[in-house]
This record gives sequence, structure tokens and C-alpha cells, in this order.
Amino acid sequence: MGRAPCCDKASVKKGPWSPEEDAKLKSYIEQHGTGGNWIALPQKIGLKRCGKSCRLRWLNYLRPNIKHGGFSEEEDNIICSLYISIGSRWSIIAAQLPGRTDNDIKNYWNTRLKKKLLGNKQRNKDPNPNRRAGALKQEARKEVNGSNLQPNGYWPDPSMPMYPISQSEHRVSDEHSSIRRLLMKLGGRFSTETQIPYAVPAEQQVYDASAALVAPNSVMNEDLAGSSGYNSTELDDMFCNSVKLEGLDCFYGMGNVMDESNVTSSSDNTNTNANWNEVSPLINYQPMINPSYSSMQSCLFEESVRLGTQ
DNA sequence: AAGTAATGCAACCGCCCGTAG
DNA sequence: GCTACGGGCGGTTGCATTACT
Repeated sequence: MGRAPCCDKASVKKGPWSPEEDAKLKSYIEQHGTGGNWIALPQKIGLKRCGKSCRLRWLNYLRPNIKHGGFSEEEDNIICSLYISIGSRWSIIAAQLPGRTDNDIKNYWNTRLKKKLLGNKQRNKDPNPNRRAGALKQEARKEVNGSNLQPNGYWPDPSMPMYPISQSEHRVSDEHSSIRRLLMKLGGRFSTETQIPYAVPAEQQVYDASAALVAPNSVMNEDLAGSSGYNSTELDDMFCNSVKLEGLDCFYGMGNVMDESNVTSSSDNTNTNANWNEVSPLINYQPMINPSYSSMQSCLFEESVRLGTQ
């Protein structure tokens, strides 16, 4: 016997929320709170919606101080760094980015960050947009013909074998670990500023495996120091003593502070699973050895070779 | 201008977990 | 200890918009 559904699916409305529904839900929660029971809430306010749908709408859209879009480079780095360490636990990642929801971050990762790493250019950032579609069609044709040349200048470039698309499509489960390995080698630093708009000469595409060995956290701290104004020793002390770092909220809670349950999760204030103490021991930030687009390309190439030999 | 493909995001689905009875 | 239930989460889908031919 299966579980009883949380609501009568035949009588609840689905699809986009109307402004009226938004207003009803928002005003009720602002006045009365959720009452601790999302399932009962829609009946109370006369909404023909599933309780889960109400919860999602509130958390992802109606809640105050929600930020949409416009991810900064710093946020990119945080997302990538945390993805290295904990994988696709979006609610935990969202908890480190005030105003961001897990859904937002998940979408951002799936639609942009991942594609950046895999070498796809964003449409709206294409320096030569008129050529893009034609180049893509050419790529498709050449893949069919067994060629890997990329005339548009984007990675993978002519000197590097392409990540085999037909195979990768059947390796969805490998993709997560593959990207994680890539990010680990890159040390979590991810910047659009480092992208280069032309093909990387083959002689520059040598990946220095020795340089990608795990480095001490203090090196990561040097990175933080650069952006925060603290030196690495101060950072070490602060982390050890649970001092909240101004401008480094993403690392807030690495000590006992978060245990006091007063840390606001951007995704869900009641998210008891987003326990930083539980997760932080798993996190091993590594430095960006060579934060260039070419090094990312080389890493991914190496990864594709590794997958191809499995 | 019309048609097509690609993209981004809101919303849904289904599973897992914690907890009350 | 068992069961039912609600909350929470990650994965996936559907559709509107945008870019391009």
C-alpha cells in the first residue's frame, strides 16, 4: 500500500501562481505565520493549492529579502567551493548565501555554472553572437563526421579531443563526480574573469598534476585574506575561535555559533538538516593553482580521458 | 517576418527522514 | 516497535522568452 497523497490532486490548482494567490498567501503568512502546518494552510486561506506548493512558493519567491539572479563572482566561487565538498546539497549551499534559495542555486548551477565548466558559452555573453548558432551547427555536423574541430574558438579547441557528448549523455551519474573532481583540481576558485576568448595553444594546455595535489587549508586562507583584508594567520585564529568574519558570511558558523540555531538559512529557516558543524569537517577547500580557463579545460580533458578509459 | 532551437526559471514530483500517536 | 503523516530536499519537467537562421 502506497502513501496517502498530501492533498487531493484532482481538486488542487497547478501551474503558475496568480498575483491574487500570491497576495493571499503572503498577507496570511505575514499576519499569522505558517501555523506549523503547510498542508492545512491552503484550506485556511481558501487557496486551491497543495500545501507543499504553498510552502515552495513562499520559500522561493514570496519570502522577504529574496534575491533573484545577478549572481556575483564571489557567490560563484562559494557555490563551486561548496559543491566540491558536499555535492548537490543545495539547501546547505543556500544557507551560506543570504537571500538565495536552494532552488535558485540549483537552477543557476544546472543552467550556467556547469555549462561554463563544460565549456559552453552563455548565449548572452557570446562575444560574437552572430556566429554562435552557425558554429554550433558546424560542431554538430563535425561530431557526426567524427571530427572534433571547434572553429568557433571555444573550448574544446582543435588541439584537444572533445568530451564525447554521445557518451556523456549516457553517463549522467558520472557527471556529478566528474565535475567535482574537476573542481577539486581547480581548488574551488571559479571566475568568469579568467575565461579567455580564444583557443588555447596546445603547448599551454599541459595540466600540471603535481600542482593539483591537495594543499593545506592555509593556502585557501591566503585567498580569503586577499579578499577580506585578514591575513592567513588571523583567519586561522578566527575560524578556530568561531569569530564571525565581516564579509565572509559564507563561512560563518564553522565553530559553535551555528549550534545556537540563530543562523538564518536563505532557503529555509527551519532547515534542521543544514547543520554546518555536520558538514564542515567534510569540507576541504583547496587553492586555485592556476585559475585560468585553460587549466579548467585541461582538467576536464584529463577527466574525459579518464572516463573514456573506464 | 516566420520558424526553429536554445535557454532560464518556476513549479512539480517523489523519495527520505523525523516525529507524534 | 510500528504506522501515518508532514516537512524537506534533490531531481526533473514544462513553458515562456530569447537568440538565431
